[in-house]
Amino acid sequence: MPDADASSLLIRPCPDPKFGDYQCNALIALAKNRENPREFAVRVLAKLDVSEWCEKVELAGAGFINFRLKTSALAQALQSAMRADRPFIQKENPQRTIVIDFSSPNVAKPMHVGHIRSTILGDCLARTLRLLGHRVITDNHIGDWGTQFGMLLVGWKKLLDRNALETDPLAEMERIYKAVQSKCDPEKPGYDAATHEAARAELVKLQNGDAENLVIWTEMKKLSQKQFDEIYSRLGVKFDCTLPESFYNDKVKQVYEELTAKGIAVESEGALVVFQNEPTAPANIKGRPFIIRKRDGAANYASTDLAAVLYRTEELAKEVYPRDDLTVEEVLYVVDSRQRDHIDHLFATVHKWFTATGRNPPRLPQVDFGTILGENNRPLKTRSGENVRLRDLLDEAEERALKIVSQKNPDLPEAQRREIARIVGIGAVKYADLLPNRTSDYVFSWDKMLALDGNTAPYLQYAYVRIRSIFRKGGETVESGIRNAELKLTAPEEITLAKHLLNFGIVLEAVAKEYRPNYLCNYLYELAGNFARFYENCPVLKADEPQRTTRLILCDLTARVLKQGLEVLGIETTEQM
RNA sequence: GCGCCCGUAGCUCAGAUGGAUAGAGCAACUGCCUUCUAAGCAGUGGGUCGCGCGUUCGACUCGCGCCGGGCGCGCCA
Repeated sequence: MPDADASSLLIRPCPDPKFGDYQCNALIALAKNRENPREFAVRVLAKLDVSEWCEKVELAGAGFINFRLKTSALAQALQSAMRADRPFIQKENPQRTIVIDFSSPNVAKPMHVGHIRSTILGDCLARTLRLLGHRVITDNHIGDWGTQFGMLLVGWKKLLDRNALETDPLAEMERIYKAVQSKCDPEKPGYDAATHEAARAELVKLQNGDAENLVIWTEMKKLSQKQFDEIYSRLGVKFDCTLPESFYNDKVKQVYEELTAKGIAVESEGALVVFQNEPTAPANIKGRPFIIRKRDGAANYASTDLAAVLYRTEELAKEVYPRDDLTVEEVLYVVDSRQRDHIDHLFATVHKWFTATGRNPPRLPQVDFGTILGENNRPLKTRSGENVRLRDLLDEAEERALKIVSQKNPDLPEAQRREIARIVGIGAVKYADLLPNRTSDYVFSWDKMLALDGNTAPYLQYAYVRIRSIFRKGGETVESGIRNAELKLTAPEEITLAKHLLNFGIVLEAVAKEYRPNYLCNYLYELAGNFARFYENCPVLKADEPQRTTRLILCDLTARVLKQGLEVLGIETTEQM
């Protein structure tokens, strides 16, 4: 069948173990309109020899081919995993260079729940892609430029309370911003034309390099960065670079010039805009303007995003990796789904622009995500209607976790309980965020994320703890001879667990392909479940050889996959809890 | 008005190129701790996958049309 698409011949895990371990259902589609799918499958099977790995291959239903692993092959796979640094994972080929744009908080504003999904998702994807062997550059595109600074400067000069700035700089900056902002909206009752004009004037001065305003601006940035660093450190999130909007101040001019010269951007109502009028343009942006320079000549986020695409594809890789031959062909935007139109505009414009100037347009996938809702199904807010601050949220997570740990394990010293509470609390918040399909909204619930049962971070961490406890009790180390031992898998719980371990790499690849960490969450939950059943039914330390060693190996591999999997999710593990 | 996303068990959610009898957790009920951490395990009940039509050997998944909800649409990011 020479015209068949070989890449469609996927073999993947069976949906239900009663059919087998792996299945291939592509033959049904391939046989279509040529011959009976079952007869075709019979002919294929006649030429297929997988007897080294599989039991007798079964043909079922309309033409499904079901494979069942031989226990000996399974044992062999586990043995080689025991000797691997990263069991069950294969590096992807070819190795790509990928920029990830995520988190992007604003200067002078406290980080709040609105930033958490981008931060956690982006970090998780960076970890996943790196583990699979790709070169990843994480970039925090901080909002440190734009209209809000006019108002902030007015507030700083007229309303600033130095003592308040000392104790809680973000709260104070937010206060003065809100105070001025409320007077700058002509639609609102408190509108004050003089303040509005003053804000505009301060903004112009800042943009023109006024020394005093630059000093204040720099101070605001410094205070904000301190806050960002504190949050990122608690979350264990790191960036390769932090190139804020202002970094592109001197780079937007080139964007205007090139897009105008190529006739891609045109003047409209005083602004510089790009239209997508081609019949093939996506419906959501067709005929709508993408404003890349405001009427007053100032840049907006479209300007800096365009400049950033150019910089990231042409300069960034050289800066981060000391070599010249890397091409960035992909920039991931981890931003919420409401920015869909913006990203589509950006992509369409970049495509025209790069093509017209002889550059290769990069892929610009949007990793979009939904909103975090409160119990009332409205976007999550505090009782008084404010945004929930990330710092408060993380504090509460740790406090709640501490209560539970202290209740469950009161004998541990306090310092250790606090450390466990940190790991469990932060892990619970992250896991709750990564578990739902990212495109849907989810309801935030402390009780659910910290629950002692169900699909939660504590459940996975607990599975890890139980394994570590076995090794502690038995005084066993992995080095003590089991690394090269023969495995003898007999109990059904052993075999189910072992087979599940094998699929770790496949799941990571699915996560990387669709930018969907929830596949990994579900895999790890099933792994922990399989382990729990094994743990109930298969005593380890009291078993006789060769079962004892076999089970120790299963324990060790499960622990390593759990730890590695959680690490990819950005979640820490602990030895006791 | 145009566009995007969503609608699966009482509740919160999974469901990887369309694939086999649609799955978890919670909530309800029933068992299991002198035995490696019971933050666990085993079991029972619970569904016209919003509605209709179509494509297909096969549809929760794809197409069209309704109904219901969220969000976005010219100078915020």
